[in-house]
Amino acid sequence: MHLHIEPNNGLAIYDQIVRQIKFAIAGGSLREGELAPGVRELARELTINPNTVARAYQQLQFEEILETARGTGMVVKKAAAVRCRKERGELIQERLRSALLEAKKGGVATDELRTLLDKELRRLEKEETSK
Amino acid sequence: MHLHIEPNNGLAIYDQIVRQIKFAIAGGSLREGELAPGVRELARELTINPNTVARAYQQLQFEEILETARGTGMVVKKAAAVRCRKERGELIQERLRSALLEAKKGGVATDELRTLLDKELRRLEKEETSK
Amino acid sequence: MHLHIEPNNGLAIYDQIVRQIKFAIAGGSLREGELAPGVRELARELTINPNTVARAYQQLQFEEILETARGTGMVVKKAAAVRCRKERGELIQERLRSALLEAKKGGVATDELRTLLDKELRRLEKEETSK
Amino acid sequence: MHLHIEPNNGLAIYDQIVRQIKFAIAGGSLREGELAPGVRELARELTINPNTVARAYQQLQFEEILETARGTGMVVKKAAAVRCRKERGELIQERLRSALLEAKKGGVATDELRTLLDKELRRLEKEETSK
DNA sequence: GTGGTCTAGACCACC
DNA sequence: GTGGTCTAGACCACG
Repeated sequence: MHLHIEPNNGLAIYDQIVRQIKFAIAGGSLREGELAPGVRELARELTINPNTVARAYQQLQFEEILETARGTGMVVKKAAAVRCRKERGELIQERLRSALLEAKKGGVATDELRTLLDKELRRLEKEETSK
Repeated sequence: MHLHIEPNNGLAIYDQIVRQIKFAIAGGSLREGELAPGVRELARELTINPNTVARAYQQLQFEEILETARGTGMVVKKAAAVRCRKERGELIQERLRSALLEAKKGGVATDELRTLLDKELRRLEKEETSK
Repeated sequence: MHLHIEPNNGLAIYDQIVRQIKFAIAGGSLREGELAPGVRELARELTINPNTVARAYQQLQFEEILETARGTGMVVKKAAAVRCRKERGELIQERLRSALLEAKKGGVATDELRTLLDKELRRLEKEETSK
Repeated sequence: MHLHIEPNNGLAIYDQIVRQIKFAIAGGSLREGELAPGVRELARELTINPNTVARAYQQLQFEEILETARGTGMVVKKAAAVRCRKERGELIQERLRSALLEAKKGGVATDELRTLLDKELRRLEKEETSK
């Protein structure tokens, strides 16, 4: 499991964590019953404040994705994977849709957008294979 | 010229205005030398506070896109269109890139993404033609 | 670091803050990497509204003099001191020049002006030493 | 009589007019009993709005420097010259003093200030003789 | 009518 | 605690 925070990408830091934890569960790199990364550990890794991580976990707990295991940390709840997989599609689609809508309203033609997207996708693919 | 604000899309309201004014200038629906919509008028139209619009205009003034004409309103500066066209590409690309990156890191395969994007683009096209 | 606001000296309050923060950085009483006075703290000290201070800081951020440190405050950016020293000269000169020009056009002879200025400078010196 | 407006020198336009009319009366280029320049005429000359000139004249009327002469315009009142001469010194001194104070508080040494002022005064003298 | 400035007070994200 | 954003409502200079 590897999280990556981008400051100023529009999403609040705690929200980026929430989303990425969900994605990790959806993708199977974090399984039901497993321990989520410790608050302090994750905070150090991402060089952010532990309170921010705690706030993200609190949100995940509220959404019944994680639950506290006394003295151990936060554990992925049963049936979380199904919900996360469903949500993943929605969250990603929603964000892409919002960006595309702005571009469209901003006067970029659909064909231009297609070209632009293709370029970005290729770049992402390259970065991936080169790693 | 028609602006549209989405609360909670991650961007601050004043920033959405800044971007959309730039897009309008880039797209030619707001031309150099023309008056931008009045502060109060735009605030009424978007049902937001005039101060929020004023803040957006203030930033556009600082970026030398608009200039104040005492007692008249905000006028689009000379040479603003060129800069806005350049910026439009950057702003849109940046946002799409960030969304695509998250999707990719979230475990969506490139092919899946392509399909998803295609669906969205088609939907946008339809909405456009149906209007 | 001690700021002093004069209402009705022609300059907007937020502008007086902007200038004086620049002067403080230029003069070394506020150093690169240090925290600027907090928004609420400064507002209380000057008995003005926090929003007015925030506006000044926002402009200083735009001019790359300060940068926000999340949850910490506003930090003086690297290389700010050099720029502030340069600007200090310009800002002060500009204002003096404008005042002198008016005096001259208003019919005060250069010699009279010289005497008047000398008197003022002496008075300023005295006030300083008496403190 | 020749007025000169500088936008953004800190003083409001109408205030610049008020001051310069007073200076003109103090200096004798506008005498008691004479007609002040017409509102429309002065507005055209300075390329500003007649309302702004009117506001300045209204202020001068309030201060009993000018009085309306039905159907003719605004006339310099009796005894205005004495008061204007007195005020001229105060107005100019006040403005210089404020600028010097800011410079001093901004950390400019008195000697530096002296040098700077001397340079400006010489420049003003030159401009005058070269005209 | 226009924008510019200021006040007052609120909620949010982050440390 | 910090700054960032938004609302509400006021007064001013200018056209």
